Amino acid sequence: MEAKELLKQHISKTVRLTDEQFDYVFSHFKVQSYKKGQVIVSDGQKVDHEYFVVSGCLKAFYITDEIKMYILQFAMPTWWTSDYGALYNQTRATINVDCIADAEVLQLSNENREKLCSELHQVEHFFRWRTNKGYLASQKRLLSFMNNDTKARYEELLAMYPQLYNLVPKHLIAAYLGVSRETLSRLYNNHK
Amino acid sequence: MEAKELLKQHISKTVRLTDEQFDYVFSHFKVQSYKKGQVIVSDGQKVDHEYFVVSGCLKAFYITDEIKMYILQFAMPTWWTSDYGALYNQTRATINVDCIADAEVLQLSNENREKLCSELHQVEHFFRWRTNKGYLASQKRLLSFMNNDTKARYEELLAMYPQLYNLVPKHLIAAYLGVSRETLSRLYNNHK
DNA sequence: GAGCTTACGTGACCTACATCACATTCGTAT
DNA sequence: ATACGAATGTGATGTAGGTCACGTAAGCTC
Repeated sequence: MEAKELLKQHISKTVRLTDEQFDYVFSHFKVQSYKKGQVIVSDGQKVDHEYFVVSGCLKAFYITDEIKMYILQFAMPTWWTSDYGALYNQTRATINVDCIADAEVLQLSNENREKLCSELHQVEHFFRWRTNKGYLASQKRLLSFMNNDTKARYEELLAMYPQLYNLVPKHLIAAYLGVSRETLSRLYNNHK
Repeated sequence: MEAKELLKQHISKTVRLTDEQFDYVFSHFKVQSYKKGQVIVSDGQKVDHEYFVVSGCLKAFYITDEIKMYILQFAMPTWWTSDYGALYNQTRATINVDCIADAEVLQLSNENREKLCSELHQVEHFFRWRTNKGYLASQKRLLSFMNNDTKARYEELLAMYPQLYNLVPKHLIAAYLGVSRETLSRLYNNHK
């Protein structure tokens, strides 16, 4: 599906916009393509945009001590991603975003989002709901973290995104689950 | 400080409202008092309100298998709490909220929030930002969970809310950190 | 004040997972 | 096809934290 149409359908699930309104909104986005491995948001840099994924897959992740990586989010089509802390507070990025599989995205600048939100009440409403869904997803993941063991979380993840199994290297799945790649490997090769 | 004044200051940090507008907004809230131990949102019940804490302390928590409890949030003054999943999606509660220390709260119904949001653009803006802050806090906690050991998370929590140390029984702190009360006990009694 | 419940401390033991080390397989560029 | 780096499998070993068990102290309730 075309980028514009995908965004239109996505937004229309939350708010009603006329075609003219949507065209106006869409004019504030910019289509962008990334190759596998390309860096989109980089630790320590300024962050000016958020990204709506049209195709492919991105990851948002945090690096500790230059050594360990924790994945906050695999961004699949119709998901939004960025370093929202840096974006909203106009600080330097602490989160990285890069491209796992060749991707097409729609980028929206912080400035344009706030402009659209103030010009169109429905757009503000849309972003409130989108953020709310993100909040709920994050809360759910936190609970799953406290409550379930690694195996259960692994199965939960694959049940939710079966595509990940083939799309994403296993060590990245481990980094999402918050365990070492060795543990994950033993887990599904079932060495009891 | 009086409830009304506290809410006014809280909102004014994000958006400007005239006195008339604020009075109108405030007229949709209801002052409510709870005693220590009182249940506010209960697993399996309908959820119609969210709560702005004026004084005291609430906790939002999840129960597994009727046995284990995980605390999602200690709600201190100027914090909002509820089962937002159930509230926004109009489903039954899966989260509980109760009162840790005698509390005064302002309750706002889901209906009134949506009404205010659609009537006053600034109110919608306020709630978008509030939710965004919650999202960022949740993401930060998730990272801390993956990254830090129990001791570091314990110290992080107390650094952020020193009041908790005296206000809240230790086993609830443990339930927030996601460890057993025994582990927490050994931790700060420093049995190496 | 007696009795009960809730909070907390601490020892013994067990388990899930981390870490390190090394082998093997896969993917991509030449 | 060859070659090299990245991804993955797997063994050995260490450790944080869970679970169970029991004991003490501190609040409530009658």
